[in-house]
Amino acid sequence: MTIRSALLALLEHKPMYGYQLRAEFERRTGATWPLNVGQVYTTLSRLERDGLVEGTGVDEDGHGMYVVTAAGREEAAAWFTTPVARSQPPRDELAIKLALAVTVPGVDVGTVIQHQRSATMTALQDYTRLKRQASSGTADSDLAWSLVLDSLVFSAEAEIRWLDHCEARVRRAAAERADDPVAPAAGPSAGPSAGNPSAATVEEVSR
Amino acid sequence: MTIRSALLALLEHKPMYGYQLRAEFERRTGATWPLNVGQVYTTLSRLERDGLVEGTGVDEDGHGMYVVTAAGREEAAAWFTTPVARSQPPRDELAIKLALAVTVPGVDVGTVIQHQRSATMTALQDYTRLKRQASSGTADSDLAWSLVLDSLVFSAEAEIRWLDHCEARVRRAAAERADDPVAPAAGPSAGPSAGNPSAATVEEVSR
DNA sequence: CCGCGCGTGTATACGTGGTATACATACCCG
DNA sequence: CGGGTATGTATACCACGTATACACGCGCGG
Repeated sequence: MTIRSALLALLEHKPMYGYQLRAEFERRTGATWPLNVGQVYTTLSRLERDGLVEGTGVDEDGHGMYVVTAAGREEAAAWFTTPVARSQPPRDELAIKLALAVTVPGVDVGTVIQHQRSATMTALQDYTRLKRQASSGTADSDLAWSLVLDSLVFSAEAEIRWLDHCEARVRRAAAERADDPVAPAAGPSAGPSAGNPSAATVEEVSR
Repeated sequence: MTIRSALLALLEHKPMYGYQLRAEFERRTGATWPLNVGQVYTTLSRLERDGLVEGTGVDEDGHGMYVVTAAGREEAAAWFTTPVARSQPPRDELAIKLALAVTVPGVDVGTVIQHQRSATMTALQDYTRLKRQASSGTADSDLAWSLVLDSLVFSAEAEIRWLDHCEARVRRAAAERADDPVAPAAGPSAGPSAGNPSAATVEEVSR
């Protein structure tokens, strides 16, 4: 319920109308997670249904304004103090992909890792490029957007470290299997510790 | 479309029925992202609708079996080779929360950070505890599940580093504002790296 | 023996997230 | 004056996630 809570928090600051909420959200987070306008309106009506905000007619310009209720203020405060649950983390597509890549035969894990690695590297470069032009002002929103950017950088770096780690472990697992006494050694398999460092295919890893 | 692709990849391995798919998915990823059974069936029908899998009646035990089609095999291969798009990363609830915390008045950012930090630390301890009992066998699925676990560890560590980084930057920003009549006074006074034991390698990250 | 819990297995409903799009107004500019 | 663009509201539609209904088989104790 990320969007829901975020809109609630923004409304706690001051009453707003739909379009304005979207603008404020994006101003604080950069264009990192573009928020679709439609979602704002549907979420607002759900918030009103649940008694967390209240639509107070239209203002002088004809905008449908919303104010947060007491219950809403309470829930917003709870959102800020309650840490996000790491016990059930959001699905990580990359982790799932690699987990399947090492278990499903016929997939070249090394290639998957390298493709992802270079993609993440370019993203990282984009972030650092953005950072130069983002750290100009001293406004709150600049600080927030800069922190969000840092978050992206940190997680991208972690992802690269993890990919390297995976490559090493996959290679090691392949090696263990190769000189496993009972291993059928289907073909010389070009020696996992041979020239190409990224040549660990599933044929070597699994089965 | 994570689930969709994952199921497709599993079916590429061998034909299966719904419940079995869920079991295979969880065996490879541990219980990290428990996959709801219902989702399997709805996803399977969507896959069939799109011509990527084909339901081949029931087997001798009455299970509704599914096989992947040529188009499905193609899409699965594409999924493995195409890196996950970092250009539009999934919404990060924590990053959003902090970005709003520093921009909405009346929120104690320090408290938010500390709560999250301790929550992430406990999660990290849980992971390392799990790791000991997970690295026993040598089967494919053990390697996969172990890699997934490593992914969680890496990202939790990154999160903690980021939180420390945020704390330092927020403190610095507050200090600048405090002794900032007009000109940026020289001394950062309190010193951002006061007593923090986990002093993140903030590198040349920002400012 | 029979009911009961439990694991296995399939299917559907419902709320939310996310995206596209329809629709309306205002304002600038050629 | 007519069209493009920015602002603003609203709705439709699909995908995801969870809960739940429903059915079957099997072991176990009263």
